Amino acid sequence: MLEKSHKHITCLTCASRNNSLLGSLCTDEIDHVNAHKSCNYFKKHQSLFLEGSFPRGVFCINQGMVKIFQRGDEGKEQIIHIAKSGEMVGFRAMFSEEPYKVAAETLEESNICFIGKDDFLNMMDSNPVLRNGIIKELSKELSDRADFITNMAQKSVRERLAFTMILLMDVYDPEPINLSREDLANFVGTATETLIRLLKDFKEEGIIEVHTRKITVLNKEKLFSLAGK
Amino acid sequence: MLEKSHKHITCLTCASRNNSLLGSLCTDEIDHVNAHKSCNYFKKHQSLFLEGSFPRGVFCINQGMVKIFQRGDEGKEQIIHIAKSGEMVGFRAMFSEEPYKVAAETLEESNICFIGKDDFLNMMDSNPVLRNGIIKELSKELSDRADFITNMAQKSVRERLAFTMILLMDVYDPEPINLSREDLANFVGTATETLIRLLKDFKEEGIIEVHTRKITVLNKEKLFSLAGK
DNA sequence: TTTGAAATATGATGAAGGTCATTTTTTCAA
DNA sequence: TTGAAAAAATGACCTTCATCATATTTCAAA
Repeated sequence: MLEKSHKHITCLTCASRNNSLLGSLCTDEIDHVNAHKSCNYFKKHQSLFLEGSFPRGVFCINQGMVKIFQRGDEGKEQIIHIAKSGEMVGFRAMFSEEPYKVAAETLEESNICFIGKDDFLNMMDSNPVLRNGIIKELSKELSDRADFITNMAQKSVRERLAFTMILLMDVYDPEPINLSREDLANFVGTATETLIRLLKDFKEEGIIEVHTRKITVLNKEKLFSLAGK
Repeated sequence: MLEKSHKHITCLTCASRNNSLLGSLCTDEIDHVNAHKSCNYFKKHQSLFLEGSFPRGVFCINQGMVKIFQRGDEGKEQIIHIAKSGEMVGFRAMFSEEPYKVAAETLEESNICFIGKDDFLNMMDSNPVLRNGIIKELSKELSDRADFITNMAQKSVRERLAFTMILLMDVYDPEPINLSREDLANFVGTATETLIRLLKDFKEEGIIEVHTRKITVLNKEKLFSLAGK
């Protein structure tokens, strides 16, 4: 159980910061962020931002899990990304100066800090390491999304599920994957019923082990060969 | 017919530059680019770079059309983007310092200039307008790709074709769309046969007009309503 | 601990679209 | 201009997966 008060989390000792985009900041800069950011406790299924709203800053996940998704025409969600501790969300649309085309919502209770747009942009102007880190990150994500598109277009649901599970294993490591069947289906891009049937297959084939929601991968090798990578 | 010699194209008078990312450069900077770039004539179906190779700079399309694509497991191409005059290609992987995950190939004969990696990165360091333009561009593309993924996951081939045609109308404007059936299918993410059948339907419904390869949209409204946007 | 609601699971069915085989048309080089 | 190769088109068939209906399990609040 996380601390539910709005206690300030100090960036300087934030365990998630080192492997994050803000890992490059010097002590002065960290102090500045620390003084200007706000910290919030989010319940499970709480929204960080909605499609159509305008970005006012960036969210920095200290502890927790956030899904980034789009709602299609019939309201069905397509999950684009799942962000975990140390990741920053919400800055992409901030740069493009357009309203969000995706929404963000916690998957579990989380501690998430918020850095205002101006503060963040100023930091980027004055800190080339941060700036280049962001550019690199954006580029990497572009290439991940190209893979995502190609998978969607050319692979069967079964193959996509294998691919998605490999991805989720890393996200949840060392814990078992813990997502609702619906979210999982919305990540793979299929109907919930189809996903459930495939999970059953995987279970029967000894690839995974399931305890209610929690999915443990038993045979990573097989998953890789199924995903075709 | 384009000029086939490797004649130097001067950036200063390049008609494609104004609405490109390099539109922000001052005269000095343009002179510098102009002095350090190389210009090349590309035949139809000529490769700019391959999946797996390392980026050595950026390509700037003076005149022509380039497809950006990935090859799936069975060799089937998935087209991710079609770039036209004024666009720059090949810089995404340059920032992420990873090998290309996509390949680029001309769709028609083209004049394309090349700016080396170091020259380009130096310009980015010293020119905030260029830099921000690039960041903005990367962010926009990320959001386009999120749409692309959601479309792939949730829409029928018919709906995706409508969506793709709207996109291609802008790319080819004011000319008719001029892509092989196979490329079109590989953009929509379907089998060539399925695509051909759907084109026939669209033709019969009066949405498009076809002269061999060339497709003219007659009823843009209908396309929009089909695409569900 | 009970109870109702939400999540998960299973079955039956049909449509969308992929694959393979074959024909027709277009393109391009000799 | 013609002939061969590539591209486009059509047909037949069959697999994958979405949808709808319903049953069962899990969870959380009273």
